[in-house]
Amino acid sequence: MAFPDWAYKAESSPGSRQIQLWHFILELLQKEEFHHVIAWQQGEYGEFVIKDPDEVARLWGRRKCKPQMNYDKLSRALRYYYNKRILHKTKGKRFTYKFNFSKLIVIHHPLKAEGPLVACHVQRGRDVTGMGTGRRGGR
DNA sequence: AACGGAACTG
DNA sequence: CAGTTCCGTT
Repeated sequence: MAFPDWAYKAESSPGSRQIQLWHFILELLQKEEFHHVIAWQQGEYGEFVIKDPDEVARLWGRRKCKPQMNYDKLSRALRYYYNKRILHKTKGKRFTYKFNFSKLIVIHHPLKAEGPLVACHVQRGRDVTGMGTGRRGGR
């Protein structure tokens, strides 16, 4: 599955902010060595399956120095993404979620979308990724 | 398993 | 602000 490069840039900025869960997920998805743990679902674009929930949680807990992490907690964090419109659940399919790429791409290319005024869509108070527009209010 | 409120953390 | 922890409910 081909994926926009910006999506994998989590670690490429060393002294930057803390790793975001959706970013971490993308990171695992990108690497072959984790394909038995989490992988893209063939067919639906952006849909992925967590084949080993405990392992994904363990890895996430490791990254965040949160040894008590488990799938129950991790999935709660994923559920918060529903409202932020980063992810949604694929109902019926176990451990299966789907990314909202259209949304993510709009946030990363606010002006490329259509015209000069479209940027307002992103800036109306809710930056779903926290990386798109960065600091506001400075002026 | 999946959901979502609520309190809490850095 | 982006989760983490806990937990009652479906």
